[in-house]
Amino acid sequence: MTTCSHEGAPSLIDVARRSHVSTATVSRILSGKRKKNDATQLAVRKAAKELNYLGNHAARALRRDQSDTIGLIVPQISNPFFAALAEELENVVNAAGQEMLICASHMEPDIERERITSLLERNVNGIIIIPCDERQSVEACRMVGQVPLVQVDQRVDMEDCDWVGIDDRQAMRLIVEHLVDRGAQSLAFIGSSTNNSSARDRLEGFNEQCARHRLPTRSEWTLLKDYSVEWGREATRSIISSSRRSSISMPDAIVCANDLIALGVLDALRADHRSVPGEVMVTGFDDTLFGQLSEPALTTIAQPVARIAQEAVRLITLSRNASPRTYSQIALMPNLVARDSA
Amino acid sequence: MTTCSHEGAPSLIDVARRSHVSTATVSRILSGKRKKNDATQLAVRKAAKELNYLGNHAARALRRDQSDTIGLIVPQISNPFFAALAEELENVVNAAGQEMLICASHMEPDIERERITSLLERNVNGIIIIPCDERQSVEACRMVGQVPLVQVDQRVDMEDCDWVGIDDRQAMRLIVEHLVDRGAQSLAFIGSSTNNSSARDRLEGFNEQCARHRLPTRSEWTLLKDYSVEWGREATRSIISSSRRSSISMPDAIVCANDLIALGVLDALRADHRSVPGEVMVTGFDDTLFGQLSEPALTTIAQPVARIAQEAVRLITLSRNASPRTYSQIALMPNLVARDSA
DNA sequence: TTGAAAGCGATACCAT
DNA sequence: ATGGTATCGCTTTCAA
Repeated sequence: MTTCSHEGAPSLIDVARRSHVSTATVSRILSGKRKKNDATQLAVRKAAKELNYLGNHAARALRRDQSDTIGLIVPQISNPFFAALAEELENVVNAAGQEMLICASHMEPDIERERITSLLERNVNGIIIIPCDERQSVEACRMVGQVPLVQVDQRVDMEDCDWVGIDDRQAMRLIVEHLVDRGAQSLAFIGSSTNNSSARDRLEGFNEQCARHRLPTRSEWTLLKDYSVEWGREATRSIISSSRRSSISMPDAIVCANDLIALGVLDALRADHRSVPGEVMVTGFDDTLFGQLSEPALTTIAQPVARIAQEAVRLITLSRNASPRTYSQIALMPNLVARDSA
Repeated sequence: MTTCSHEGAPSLIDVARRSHVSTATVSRILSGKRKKNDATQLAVRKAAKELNYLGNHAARALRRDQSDTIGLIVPQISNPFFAALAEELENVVNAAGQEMLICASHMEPDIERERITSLLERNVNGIIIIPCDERQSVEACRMVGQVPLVQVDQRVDMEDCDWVGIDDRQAMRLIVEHLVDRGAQSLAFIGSSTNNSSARDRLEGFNEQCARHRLPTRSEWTLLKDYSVEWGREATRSIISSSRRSSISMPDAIVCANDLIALGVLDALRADHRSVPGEVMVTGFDDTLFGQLSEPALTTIAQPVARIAQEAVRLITLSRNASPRTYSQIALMPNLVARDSA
């Protein structure tokens, strides 16, 4: 079907030859920079279709110094919250006529740096990143130079950088108030070590709220490691055994820094035959699908994922066009989703 | 710090000037096609580093007609099984010195086609696809022409196409035999409508095994729609109500075509106060993280995700070098993971 | 090993 | 609106 004298995919030249116009005209028509809708227009489109012309992204990108691509770097794809965010971002990015190149940093600042380099070589229009380490990711973020960078969810401490996420302290206020309303007098906190902003903000928010409500805190009840199910289990076992040893009672509630941790907590509590929320209340964070399915279903914080994605892409676009650059830190309001676990 | 007379990112020419050699030499050194490790070598590398030279992927891709990129198309990123697979694939692809461009087809053949076009324009070295529709994805898969394409997990009916996945019928044999061993006499099946190969193979495998063990089947007990939690709930409610209406008892076990469905089944059964596995056994498929956390934990089929990813990338590489092309259909053996739900 | 120079395919400038 | 053409940055052939 394709009538193309030489090897390989058809190029603009082939389309031009076939429709008896210049490559310039073909280029203008095919990229839509042209008003009139005449016979030439149709002839060119027809020829392109007949040849099965696709276009060569590399050539286009080289000439225009622009790639129609936005890079996304997440700590891991398999974390359900990151996956949900990635999916939303992909929607928004595609809707904006761009492609999304996705990379996982595997929580390693070194890999994160490599990925950023690779994205820069690919001339991406912007990079959306969930930085993996509050301190070590700074260097990586600085590398981008003029390329728009927006941090999402977590952030490193840089004033000259866009960020969009939620107000983690506010989220903690919602959670603690909910627990206090339901009669909790003593709260434990299981989170991630504070090498990223959300881990730190959630912990600090928690502590602020405990102070505000004059709730006793206990060092055995603040446990920090990572955002995993296994850590939730392990930390819970430690709370249980410390309550056994020291004959202090269990906390009324365990506040978790994300749903995965909370799922682990639920699992460990069940293994120890503790009823939730009867004996201990448990809260999660992120409102992932699986928090809805646990037994009992998790009371948690819903992040406005779609909004976050929109804002992130908007900021990228904005800083591509605006100069001098200004930076935004957008904190969206989270929502409490009250279910059965607290 | 960078000493570069003109605007924009430093190019090979800048590095060449600074190290007093030709661009050819710089190119050869920086891309490692050179044996000797002399002074020139070092000077060039030094200059590149000083200029913060990154390289221009578009130019490289244009010249070499090759992009060091592999495209991945999944139905949705947020499905935990696809996310796990994508993560493994990303590892393997990166280890092979390539980048992965990921797209979601959102289960829409139209979007799937668009994404393939876009990947082809980007000159990807290969496309790994989980086709979204057994029939409608064929056209999309045909579009790729000379570009290596490998189907993963699900497949469309094409003889001239690579595929790697698991033996779904074998998996069903493992499940049904396990259930029969545990005393099940009547089995229900909740799956996806058979517009994709795994849906069909799992259903057919199930039916074969029922026949082999002379288990009675019932049309009310074969329910097909999609791979979602909600469908699992809905189908279970339907099984329950049909058992009420017709005074036939419940099935001894409900076999689900994936973990999400099984999670929904568990939820609906719990809402109806049916004990699992006491009254009804339930099995999943895929061995996702969340099947391990349900109450009771899911008995399910584990797919060798890492192996699948390796094979997929191997096939891409293979068909890039081999000509004439030959095609492989690689069915790996699944494993049964027995937990508490059956 | 090295350098000069010819492209890869599309775009945009500059005439017409 | 159209066509001729220089150009983007890099790789690779060809001579030296």
